[in-house]
Amino acid sequence: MNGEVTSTRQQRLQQNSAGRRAQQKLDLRQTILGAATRLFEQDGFEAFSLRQVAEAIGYSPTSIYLHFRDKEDLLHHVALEGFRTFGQELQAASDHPGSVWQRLNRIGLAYLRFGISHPLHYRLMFIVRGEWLAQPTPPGYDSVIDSFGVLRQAVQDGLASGELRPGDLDVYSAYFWSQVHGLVSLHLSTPYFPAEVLEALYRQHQEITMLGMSS
Amino acid sequence: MNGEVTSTRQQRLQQNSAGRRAQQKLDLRQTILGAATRLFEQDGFEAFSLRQVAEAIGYSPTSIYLHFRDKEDLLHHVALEGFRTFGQELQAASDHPGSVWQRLNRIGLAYLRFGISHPLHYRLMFIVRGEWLAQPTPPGYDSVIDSFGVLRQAVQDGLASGELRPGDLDVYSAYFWSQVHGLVSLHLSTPYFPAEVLEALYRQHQEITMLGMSS
DNA sequence: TGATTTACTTAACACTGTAAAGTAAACTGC
DNA sequence: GCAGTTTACTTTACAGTGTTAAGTAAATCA
Repeated sequence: MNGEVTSTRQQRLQQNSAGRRAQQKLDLRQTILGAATRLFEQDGFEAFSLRQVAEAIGYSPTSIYLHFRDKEDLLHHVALEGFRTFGQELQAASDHPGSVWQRLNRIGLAYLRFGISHPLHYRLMFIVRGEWLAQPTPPGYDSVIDSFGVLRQAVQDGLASGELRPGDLDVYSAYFWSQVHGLVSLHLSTPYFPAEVLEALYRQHQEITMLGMSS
Repeated sequence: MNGEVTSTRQQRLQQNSAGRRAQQKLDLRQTILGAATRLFEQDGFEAFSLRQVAEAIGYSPTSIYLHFRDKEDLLHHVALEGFRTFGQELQAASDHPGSVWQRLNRIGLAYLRFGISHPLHYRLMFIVRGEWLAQPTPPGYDSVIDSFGVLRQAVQDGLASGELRPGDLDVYSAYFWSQVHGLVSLHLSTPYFPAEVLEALYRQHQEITMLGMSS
């Protein structure tokens, strides 16, 4: 065998080996992220600890730092997984056919239900670390749907079709967001908005909104 | 001097002494609460530490436990001071003469401004420890105004006078609360609702509400 | 086969809340 | 005025926490 072929073989081996190692590294990263998500959803933000994550996967605490910058970075990625499903659910709600008001109601309802069924994620994403909303998307999460964009688009369509009284696009969008966020966060933070009444409350709010915002 | 008088004197001395000591104990309690409030307003919830409070007043960390059950209890009392001024400001806003809509707008504006000017207190009171809202009032804080009652009363007046379209008192009250809370908490938690635009946003929301809720 | 890189662990530091034990002064009854 | 008790505090200690620096053993490379 000549040098050329041998070199190619070696290079292939090297590449395979390097690829395998890179894959293993990604695997561990995913293992950490999975365990972190599980523990976070189980114990919540305040009880979340790196040492417990390490314990759960059988690695030393410091090995997490080889895959995530720090605790904050790891939690950020836990939140990003939440944003992915959140964006998908909002998009799905918006994709149904129907009038703009039907779309807006469905989007709001999907928002509400996400908050109710993922309370700890919702708190992390929108309350305790809401500043992440404005942070640039980290690599690997480019596919995450711009949730606010989904709402904004529905509002824009409503303004264009005349179903919504003429007004500022962003003010209207902010209105819808703060309306559902108000309900969800009072539900999550206080004992006065239990899940059972939240959807009924939301429908009443939407009724008032339709009366006040329709043209 | 007979036994009677002597005994009375001793009793007086004892009482004075006991009173002085009780006063000193109260003084230290107030000193702790003051330092805790200062540090909390300076560093926020997550950075708040008992040891720093103790350091600030020149006592050992464990001496705080002679006056408060634990860190949580101390923070609860920090929050209660917030509820006191919050209730007063809401009551003052409600006490102005004018139509029910004027009252409601003023109450909402007072709520908004409290959130903007006391961000850390607001977070503690309504977000990170919203469950305290439903807890029985601790001794010494009976005078704290029932803030939700102020709003509820205004709504009730509006229903009675016919200025508000007939509807459920508690649903309407929840509507107003969640509306302002939505704005304040998105302001406090995300970068998308800066203080400069919050009041303008609030006025737009109130306009829509008036259109949808007036009879 | 020897040198180097990689993926981890161990040890250590500076914090945290809190329980238990110790201490010195103030107060009490004789 | 003096012993005994209570009060108000401190010291010590424990079990956690996030994070940095140094050490190690295996895999890779020339």
